Amino acid sequence: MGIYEELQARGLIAQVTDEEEIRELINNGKATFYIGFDPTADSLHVGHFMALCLMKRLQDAGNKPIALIGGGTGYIGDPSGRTDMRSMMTPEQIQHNCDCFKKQMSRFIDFSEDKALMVNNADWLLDLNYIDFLREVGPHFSVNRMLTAECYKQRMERGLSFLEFNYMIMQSFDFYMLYQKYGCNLQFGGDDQWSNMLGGTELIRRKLGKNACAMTITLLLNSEGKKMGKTQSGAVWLDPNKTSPFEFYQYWRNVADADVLKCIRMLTFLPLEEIDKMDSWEGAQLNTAKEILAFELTKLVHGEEEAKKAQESAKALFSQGAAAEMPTTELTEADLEDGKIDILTLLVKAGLVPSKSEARRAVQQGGVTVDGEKIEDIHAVFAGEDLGGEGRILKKGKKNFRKIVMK
RNA sequence: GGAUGGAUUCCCGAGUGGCCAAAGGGGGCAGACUGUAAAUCUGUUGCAAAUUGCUUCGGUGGUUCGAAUCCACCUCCAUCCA
Repeated sequence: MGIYEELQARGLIAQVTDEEEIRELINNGKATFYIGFDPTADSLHVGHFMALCLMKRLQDAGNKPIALIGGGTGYIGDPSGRTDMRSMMTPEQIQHNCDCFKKQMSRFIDFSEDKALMVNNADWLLDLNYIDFLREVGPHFSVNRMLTAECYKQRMERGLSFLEFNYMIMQSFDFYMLYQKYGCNLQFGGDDQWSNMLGGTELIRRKLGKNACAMTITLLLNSEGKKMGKTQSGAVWLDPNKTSPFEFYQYWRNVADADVLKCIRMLTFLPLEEIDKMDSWEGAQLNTAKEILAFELTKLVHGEEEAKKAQESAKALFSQGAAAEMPTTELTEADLEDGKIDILTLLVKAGLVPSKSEARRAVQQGGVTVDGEKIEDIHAVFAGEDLGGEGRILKKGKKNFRKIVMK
């Protein structure tokens, strides 16, 4: 089975320009492909993770990846799949984000000995001369065609600025440049990138008379059709300082039944035969599948040791209500008043609730326990010395734990 | 540049002088049920020193005993016309 067939079996392939040609390229390690990453935040998230996995899979199959960081396109902002305009980022922000991306990517992709490249499109986009550029690529884009592109449809109703309208042209130009500079003959991207990517293959064909291919990766949607990797408080990040390994593990541990197998197939590196066996699992057995999913992904992103810690903590926490490794809040004398602290303040300090009002509600509704004992009085007070030693387990709801210790 | 319609709490969306911390829905949180799932039911959802006080309806001023609501100016958005 070639890599193309494997990707297909994992459900990763959404759309391709030319199936035969792409199969031929990547199965034989003849592809030099690129995936673009826009530096919209200071950490990669789960969506990027899929792309990184794909790069790794293809690299293992002998193909050469180019990670393109959108230091230049970041100045414009991709309108695809957005209903509103992105806020403009300052050059400093963009640079900072690019640096963070670089660091994280090196963990997944082997950049040694020229096995992979990392380039920044700021290198060629920022110095473009408007008139020259227009004359060079402008004639090859039909506004009529662009307007019918799926990625602009939504925005046609809400309003689309000229700035964002140009994003597609910039991305097409990237592909064109990479083709010339590095012989890049294949572009990958999320399925929402399809029209932008076609712009690139088209430009290469028109300018150079050469054939380049494009392929999109299925977007990871949950059974409700929403993008996965998002929580109410934002994205699930790969940076352990933004999303701790434990939280990361828990995110996957908690996916819906309907989504487990899809996630395992698309995101993990487990052999397909093994995954096929899980296909017949149902009911409570799926819980095991969720554990596997959570463990495998945490291992990929944070390493085996962190994954084990997260798994053990989770198990201990949910069966016994305590664990060695768990999110901990350290209190100092300064957090106490007269050597004591009340339950509402404690909940806020532990970061389990954003305000005292919410802490009050949680207690009144019977959602707060300390060492397994339900707290019913909103005026409950704890003395500093009681919090010493092993610390105490503060719990809000079923899944929010925090260990409280005195420094 | 002109005409018209808009901007309300996390989101959608009611409210057109006091009874408004603001209907309803979505989402979130908590409880029950469960498998750390889904579905369902219940409660809750601005902040705090909490039968009270404070801050909020795009911004700034004004009218009024009292303004999300009326007036003026400004900002932004949409649609049509140039």
